[in-house]
Amino acid sequence: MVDGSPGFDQRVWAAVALVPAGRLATYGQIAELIGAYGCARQVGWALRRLSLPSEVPWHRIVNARGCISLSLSREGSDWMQRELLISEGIPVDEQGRLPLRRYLWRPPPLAV
DNA sequence: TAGGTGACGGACC
DNA sequence: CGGTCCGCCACCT
Repeated sequence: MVDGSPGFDQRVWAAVALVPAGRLATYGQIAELIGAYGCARQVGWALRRLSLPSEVPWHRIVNARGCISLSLSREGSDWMQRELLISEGIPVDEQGRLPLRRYLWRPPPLAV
């Protein structure tokens, strides 16, 4: 269903684009926002498929644990994400952890 | 075709 | 706090 629906990636990117600067959203939030509750991993892949640089504010998406997902497979995009968030005023420590609850974005009740 | 992997999440310890 | 386990589902050997 997820993969079969036309432009799943496009929906993810559209939802991510709703997140204002200086705010954070989780993969799960984005998934739920596009009607794909429980498919947080697919959201991750959608962002991974994203070619950088991108107009999509992908860096504002973190996991529910409140930290940047550090992975070697990201080829440094994780550290890039850290820099981008700091530049938007969100403090991120060496372990990629950040005050999620403080900057968490409240998604609109009605969306897509 | 089968099995391992992962930019996740939640329950547990 | 942190670490582990399990469910999840598309992707890649």
